[in-house]
Amino acid sequence: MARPREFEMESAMEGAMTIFWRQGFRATNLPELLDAMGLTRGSFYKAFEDKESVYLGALDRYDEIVITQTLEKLQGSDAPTASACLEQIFLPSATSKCGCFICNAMVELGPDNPKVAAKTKAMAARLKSGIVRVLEHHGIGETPQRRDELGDVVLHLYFGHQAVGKSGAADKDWGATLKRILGESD
Amino acid sequence: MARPREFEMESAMEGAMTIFWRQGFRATNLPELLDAMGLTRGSFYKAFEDKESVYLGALDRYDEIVITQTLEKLQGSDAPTASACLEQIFLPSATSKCGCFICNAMVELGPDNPKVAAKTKAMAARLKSGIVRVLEHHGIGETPQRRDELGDVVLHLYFGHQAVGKSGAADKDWGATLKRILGESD
DNA sequence: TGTGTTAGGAACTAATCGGTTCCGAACTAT
DNA sequence: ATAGTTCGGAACCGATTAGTTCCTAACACA
Repeated sequence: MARPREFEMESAMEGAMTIFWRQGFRATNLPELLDAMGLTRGSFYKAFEDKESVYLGALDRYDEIVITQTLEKLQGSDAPTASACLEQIFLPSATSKCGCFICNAMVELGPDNPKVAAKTKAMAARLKSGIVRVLEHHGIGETPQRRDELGDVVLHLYFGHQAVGKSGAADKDWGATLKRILGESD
Repeated sequence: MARPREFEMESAMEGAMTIFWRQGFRATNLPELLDAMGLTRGSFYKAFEDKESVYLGALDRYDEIVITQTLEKLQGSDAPTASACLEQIFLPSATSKCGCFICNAMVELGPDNPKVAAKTKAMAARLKSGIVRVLEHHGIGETPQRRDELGDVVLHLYFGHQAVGKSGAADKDWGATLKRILGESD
């Protein structure tokens, strides 16, 4: 029964996600964050607690949007092999200079912020389970333990790839490598 | 022909390396940096240009000290297999909460600071060549291309492992996994 | 021993940080 | 229409940021 807010909560959170993803927490100051979210200080502190809580919310949005899309892409893929399917998440087009928000958050705030540490661990686990599901679907790995192990390998390879990509490393072709690691050839 | 400096340049740079390694560039403010280096503002700005140049110097020290030690450990190891040798750099004792300074720097400053990007890429290349040498020594990989590829796998696995470790992930045993990836069994 | 140079440290500076306060305008509900 | 509520925005706040200035004391060299 009062004046309704003028900004869209969802698009504001997506703006926050984008800027925190690209720049990190500390490197993003309030004016930049406000600009990315499309609102002013007043509206910001009316609607949110502080910068950190928005960062945590941005991680949630990343989980809901980017990770979910990634899982759907993996699950819905009609690639003939597991490596061809998983290769998608290693493609330069899917990588950019922003890296992976999960990995970025782990590195920047993991040791100091328990909430970030817990959230990123959960998100990584979700991503891993999606990878393992791909392996199952293509009949890779004899046992659940083996599939879990290969899932860890692909996940950690992915994080390493994203981290290195932030320094603009060469676009390595991971397709053939994944193929060998998963034992699809050779 | 004047008063000599009282502090040890080497120990000061090691202090800088330690704090930047643990906390990153932005999260380390000047008082903390000065404390870690054991000197005051006056001495600091007499001897160094600014915070960034000390950070770059800290990366160099990391290359000279930590990476060199790592390469020596890998080269001087009498482990019976390549996986047993390489497993050393994945051990929890070698991991800590600081992660890998190379990986941390890539993630925090890689996209924004060309000097950091170039330095970290060179350091990563040095580390990778050490890994490849281990593979050669143990006769892993049929061709140089194949060894190079496996070196990339181990390197990226290492970075991913270090990144995840900063959020306090479980201490996965990489020994058995490395063994399988390198084709030493199964 | 005297002179020139520089290290070390305290005090200072301008800019920026995240966060708060306050007020007018806009909207809902009656 | 009007009363009540809350949004959006400008101005403001103390704390903290990296970096500078200046003075004193310590040292090397002649």
